[in-house]
Amino acid sequence: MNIRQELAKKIKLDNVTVDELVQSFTIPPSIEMGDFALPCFAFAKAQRRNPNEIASEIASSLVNDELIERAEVVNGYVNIYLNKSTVTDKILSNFAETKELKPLNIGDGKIVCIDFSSVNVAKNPHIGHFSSTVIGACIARLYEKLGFEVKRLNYLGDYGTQFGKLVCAYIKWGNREDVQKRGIEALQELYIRVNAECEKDEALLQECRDTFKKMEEHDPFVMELFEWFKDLSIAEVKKNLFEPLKLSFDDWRGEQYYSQFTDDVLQQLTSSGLAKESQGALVVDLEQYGLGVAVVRQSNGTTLYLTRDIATAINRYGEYAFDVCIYITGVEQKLHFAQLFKILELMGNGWADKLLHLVNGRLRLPDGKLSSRKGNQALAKDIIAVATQKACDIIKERSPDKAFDVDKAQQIGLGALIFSALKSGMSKDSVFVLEDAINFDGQTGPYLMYTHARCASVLRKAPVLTTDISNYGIDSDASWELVGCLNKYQDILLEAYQQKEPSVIARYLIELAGHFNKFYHDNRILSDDEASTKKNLTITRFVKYVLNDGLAILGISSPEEM
RNA sequence: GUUCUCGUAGUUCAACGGAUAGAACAAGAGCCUCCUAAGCUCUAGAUGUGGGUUCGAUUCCCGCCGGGAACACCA
Repeated sequence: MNIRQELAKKIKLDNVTVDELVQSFTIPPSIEMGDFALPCFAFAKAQRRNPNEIASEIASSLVNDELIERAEVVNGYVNIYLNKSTVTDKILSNFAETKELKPLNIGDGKIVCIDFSSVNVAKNPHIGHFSSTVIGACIARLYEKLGFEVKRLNYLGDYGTQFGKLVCAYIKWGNREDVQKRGIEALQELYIRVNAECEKDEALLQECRDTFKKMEEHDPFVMELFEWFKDLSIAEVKKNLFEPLKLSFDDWRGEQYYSQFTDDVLQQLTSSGLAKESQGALVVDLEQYGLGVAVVRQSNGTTLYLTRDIATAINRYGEYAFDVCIYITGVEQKLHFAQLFKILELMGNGWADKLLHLVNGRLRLPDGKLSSRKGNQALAKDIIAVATQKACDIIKERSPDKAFDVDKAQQIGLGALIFSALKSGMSKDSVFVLEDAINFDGQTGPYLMYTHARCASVLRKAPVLTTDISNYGIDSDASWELVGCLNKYQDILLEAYQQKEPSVIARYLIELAGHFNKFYHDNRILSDDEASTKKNLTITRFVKYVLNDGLAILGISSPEEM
């Protein structure tokens, strides 16, 4: 039941639509001031009347209603007090009838490609990769929840001068046994070293560029080495990141794959006159759009990230015929994607407006930046291990006699890390504080998991009662806020979708769990009073359902026991 | 230099232009013979700075100070 909608329909005001009213409602700062409030200042201005006058008019039209207990006028606001008993009844019946909240189907099977995570060869994923992967995975699940058909694309970073550097470094300093033994770690060391030396040594840099050129020309020796590095990198990222997260992708094709189409792109850009020669390179001038100049072919003839992205987008559209294609990357790529989208549009691709770029803010460590090139990093696998260890310690301390379950410990540790990555706005820069990320108290993943387990525990102990739900007879204040919070779930999913913002869900679940824990503390759920027990169990069941559903979207498991 | 972003308790984060700026962690004080104390109460603590628009500004506009990012051959 959408209470705002219902309230708005009851209010008649000249030149104000129901939608505008729905938007206008606010929640009063304190529950004593009512459940909803309607500020009348804007209406007053339009009608050139006193806000209090309008508010009084509205308030007096709202009496004697099954939803509304009373309405008061305070300083230009109409404060609306709902009829707790009937409203609670309506909300719970609504839940009970559908057994669960009917998922909104706004996607209607539309195809959404989501390009996220984008593994890089020879880069051991750090906490920043973890974070952006978790965010992308969450957005993907949210779209699925809302009825979209989602394609998860991992656009492999497996092409470009940097890999010329890697191969060069291996030939110079690496050895087969070491790479076989230490895998991505050994590769990353080579990568860091070669980057450092290239900064001082122009000749080496040129050698690396030439090695990349050999890759573009499919030189067998170079390619065999590189394919090896690539397989090894993917295997390790899968094992260390995607398997713990239970995440899989529909498409792993990366830059190397799509590079076969760049000639066509360059051809099109040139023949259409979009791209012009400049200082030996081929560029698209986007100055008139405030997007600078975009290089699409370097003066040595090799292609760039942008060139490949153009080819990739065109091929993806051809293959998936997506209705929306979302790219999730760091903010530093803002200009890049603005250029990409504009070029695709200028090339005459009508579907360019289906592309959407979402950004992750930068993640900093308390004492500096994350950088895989400089080796200053908090590795995802290490942090997962630390979080898991902490969960192990706590479980052993809390229940020393029970059989120890390592998998559960990892789920709890991951729950903490995932929640910490999702709880604040994704586009804002943030600081990664390890102690906070692996904290299990307060606004954390384990708090939500614990609350879910607590619901489960109560329900296990519940007696079998008739499922007569015709009348709950609820009038207690204790459950009021909790039920109101439950009722918001669908709106929250919709808001998260509209804002493309996982933290909306994360914060909502904290609010819900908080209300439930208070409810649990203040009320005896299982009591001698059958009617009250029935009501409390109904509420508990729905809290458990919403927690489970919401946590699943975030990518966090919902344990029955903790 | 140009453009874009951000600045809120000791810390990490909230707040469609709305009422008394919310939480959590950390600090201090309480609550387990009672459905899981990974919980629940209570105390203390914040809008960088100067203007402007507005009935009303953390939010919008301008200046300043201070972070971060991008700005043609990296991805």
